[in-house]
Amino acid sequence: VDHNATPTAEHEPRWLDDAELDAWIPFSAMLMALPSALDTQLKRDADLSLFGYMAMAGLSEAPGRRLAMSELAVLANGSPSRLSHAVSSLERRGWVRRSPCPSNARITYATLTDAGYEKILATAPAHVETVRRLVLDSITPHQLHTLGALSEQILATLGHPGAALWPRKRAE
Amino acid sequence: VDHNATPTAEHEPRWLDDAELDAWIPFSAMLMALPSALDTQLKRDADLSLFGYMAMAGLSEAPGRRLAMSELAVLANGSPSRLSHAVSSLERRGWVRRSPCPSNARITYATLTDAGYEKILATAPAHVETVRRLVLDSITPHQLHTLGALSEQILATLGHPGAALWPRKRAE
DNA sequence: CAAGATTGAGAACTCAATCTTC
DNA sequence: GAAGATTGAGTTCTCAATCTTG
Repeated sequence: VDHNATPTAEHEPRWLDDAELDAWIPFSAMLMALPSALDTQLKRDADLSLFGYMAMAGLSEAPGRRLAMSELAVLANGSPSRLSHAVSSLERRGWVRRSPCPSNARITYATLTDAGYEKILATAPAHVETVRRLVLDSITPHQLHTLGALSEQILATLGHPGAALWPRKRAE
Repeated sequence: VDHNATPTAEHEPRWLDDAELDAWIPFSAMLMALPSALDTQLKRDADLSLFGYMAMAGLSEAPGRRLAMSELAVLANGSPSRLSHAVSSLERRGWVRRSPCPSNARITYATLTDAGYEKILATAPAHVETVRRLVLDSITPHQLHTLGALSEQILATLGHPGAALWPRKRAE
């Protein structure tokens, strides 16, 4: 209802207190540093962005190694536009192929090629080791569980759509 | 010592087990989604990137609102190159000014201008509210403390340099 | 030569606009 | 008209190369 608003229409915000700052500062630092550390490893060892990796990993576990672009975008935690650009790059390099859906022409499928599957198989081990080294080895299993639960709480308020995916141990 | 290595020189990696996956998947999803949510708010409301905001916020609390580029880069969690590009953009818009250090010509100072200080004052409230809404309101104070402690553990193994900063409540 | 900082090229991301199909 | 997807313009980020000073 905004009676007596200040000239700039801002109410005094609820600033963070000292305890909140003590937690938020390291948390936000980790938020900036960790994704870029994962990205760096993938770029260096596999010439792949973290987002491109997640998209390909998502396809590798989908039935027929194929998903609609819109589904894949949710799975990889990105916008349709971002995914479209990323898939174009992967397609140029022969790892993904686009094809129309026969029953619904609005839908475009992205399919992982054989070369793409080989690429993910070759890339996953070093990436998983990096995740272990940078995160899992730093904390106990119980702490990891806590971290997962907290993340789910936060994701819920972000209005997060679906769960992501991850390269599980594969049958040989 | 790598005897009997496979042709590709890869040892079978320690894949994530189910419990690890259950935690890692939401955690990594949050890792991707949260920074971009913060970025979106700042871009929309203040035409400022999260990184640019952190740099300006860092300067706003420094003595004389001035820091060496190298110090600011650490504070804002970015590379020297990234900071240099970002400061160029902030400089073009009149919020930051560069100046040489008189006593050591290798060092460049970045100083927040008066306009830049006004900009941060105007921008901080909505950003802090967003942080509250997206993160702090989702979890209890105790959980927040836990999250901060876990983040510090993880940052330590990342070889993280210094702590970041945050806009504390200001004297009027 | 190492530290501090910048630059330019190339790649990636965002946003708004667009196109097609249901 | 809305869903699914793409495009292009503009901006930002990364990486390697460079320049200057201690």
